[in-house]
Amino acid sequence: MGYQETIPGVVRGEVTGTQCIRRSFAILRLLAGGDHDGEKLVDIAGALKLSHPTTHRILKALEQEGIVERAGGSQRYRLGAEAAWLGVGPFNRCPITRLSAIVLEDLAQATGDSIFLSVPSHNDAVYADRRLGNWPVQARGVHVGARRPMGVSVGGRVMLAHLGEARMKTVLAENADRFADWNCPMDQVLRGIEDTRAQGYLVDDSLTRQGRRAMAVPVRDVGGRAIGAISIIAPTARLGSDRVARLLPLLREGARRVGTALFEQRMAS
Amino acid sequence: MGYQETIPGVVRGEVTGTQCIRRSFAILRLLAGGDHDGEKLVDIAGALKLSHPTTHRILKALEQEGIVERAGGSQRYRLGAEAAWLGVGPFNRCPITRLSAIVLEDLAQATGDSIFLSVPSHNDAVYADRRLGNWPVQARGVHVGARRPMGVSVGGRVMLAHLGEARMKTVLAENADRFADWNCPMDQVLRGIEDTRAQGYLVDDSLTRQGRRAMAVPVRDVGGRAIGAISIIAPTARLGSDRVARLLPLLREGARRVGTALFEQRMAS
DNA sequence: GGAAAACTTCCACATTTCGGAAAATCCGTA
DNA sequence: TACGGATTTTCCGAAATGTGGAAGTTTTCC
Repeated sequence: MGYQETIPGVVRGEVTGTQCIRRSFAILRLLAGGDHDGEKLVDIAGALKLSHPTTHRILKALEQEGIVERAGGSQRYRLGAEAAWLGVGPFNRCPITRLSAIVLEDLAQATGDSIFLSVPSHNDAVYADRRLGNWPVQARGVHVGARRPMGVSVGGRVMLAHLGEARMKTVLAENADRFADWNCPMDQVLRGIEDTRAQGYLVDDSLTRQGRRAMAVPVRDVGGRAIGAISIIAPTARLGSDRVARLLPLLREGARRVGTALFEQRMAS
Repeated sequence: MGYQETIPGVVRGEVTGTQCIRRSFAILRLLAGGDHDGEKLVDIAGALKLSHPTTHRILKALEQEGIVERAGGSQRYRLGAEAAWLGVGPFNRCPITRLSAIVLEDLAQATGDSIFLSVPSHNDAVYADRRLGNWPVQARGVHVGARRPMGVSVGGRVMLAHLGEARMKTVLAENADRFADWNCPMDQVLRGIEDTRAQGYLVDDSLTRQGRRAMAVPVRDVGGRAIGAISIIAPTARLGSDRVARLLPLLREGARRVGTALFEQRMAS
């Protein structure tokens, strides 16, 4: 017996005696990544390699805490209102979203397309904020709080490229299996990372949405490490190489503003 | 050995095999209630009647998950960025805050004072949203995401009054000890609940802030049960009985709008 | 600079959690 | 509406995970 978390080549945190806390939050991150309809118990258990009774017991406890709720009548689990109330404090305190709000707004205004801020969370890229442009085709389907395995979205690849070699390798190793679910070939991810390192930004067709193309630049802290990414999503035709060239300075300036503001904020507190 | 959660007269949830999940979230709620400087380990352990090593182990695990972080350099724990990323999805989906945003804005404009939306979370009242009025004295100290044991704030008392007899008793029993920390006498709470039931609203001096008075009305769902409260906080002089009478219809109308909108939203989905 | 308070590690122990198997329930399909 | 496979839930024996006393280490506050 005894489920042992064994990730090849990865030394997981050294804390022991907290198996079920790790499992609980793995479940919560999984649910955060799913859509609003929720996830079935078998799928959760399958994805995390947990037994059904264990998954069930944890979900029931989380439901009792209000952190997890059942979509509609029953049977499908998703994050609940308590998650919102626990998170709203940190969210409002969190510098990056507060500082990026204006920048995203400006970019959405200037470009007319949808602008996203992604941040890394464990092995995922989370969409931390979003501004829809006024161009008729909008990215309404991608909600704030949604997640992708880091590397699937252009924002994720850009962050991977600036995360440090060791961390990048770890994340890629741990995400390798998950990429398949997003029909995202590993070599496309690797190519994206290399491109980003070469040019400082990345443009690629969307994997999740046919006919869309996305472009991302890193938001970097003082040490040059990525703490996020700003991306723009638009119909493929609207992201030809000419427009990309025109957008690049805009996005870069935005990312720089966020990074600098963050630094100044840090200094102040 | 073996810590047993024993609350007199209260049958806690029947889920077993999840002790440390309950403990984890008890800690998280405690941290959510604290201020931005964070809480010391001993205080957390003391408040929740946990041993130091256990508290330490759980906090370390939560820190590794990024749900908890250390304020400044070290030693004081508070909620971390991951809590924000897990919560931002549910928050944006959550109907009540979306629907109340406009209402709070209107009320803040109309009154010039600070308007709060509280919602119940376990035994706490959480400030789910806030609008500062343009009157020079503002309630900047009370942040969104902050918590009070339900009954301490006027919003909490108003919610208690409309929570159903059984639930109210439970919450009062479980909060009895905590009231002392807010120098909030139990009979003042009880009186507040009775007043609310008699008049449908509550006015009382602030317990947390000298020279402030607050007024609250319940936000009720179709069945009449409280799902939140809208409250206004102002210098005592600005909440005399004449102005209270003038404000009452405004607040009630606001609460009604939120309640109705919520109902319609439920119907639609 | 010293003492008290707080944090962290260690370890033997048993409570809490685990998961296989089976029963109950749900849901898609006809 | 009734059937059958899929999914959820309960049960329970087993042991791994998590527990807390005691002791060592670091931090904080005089």
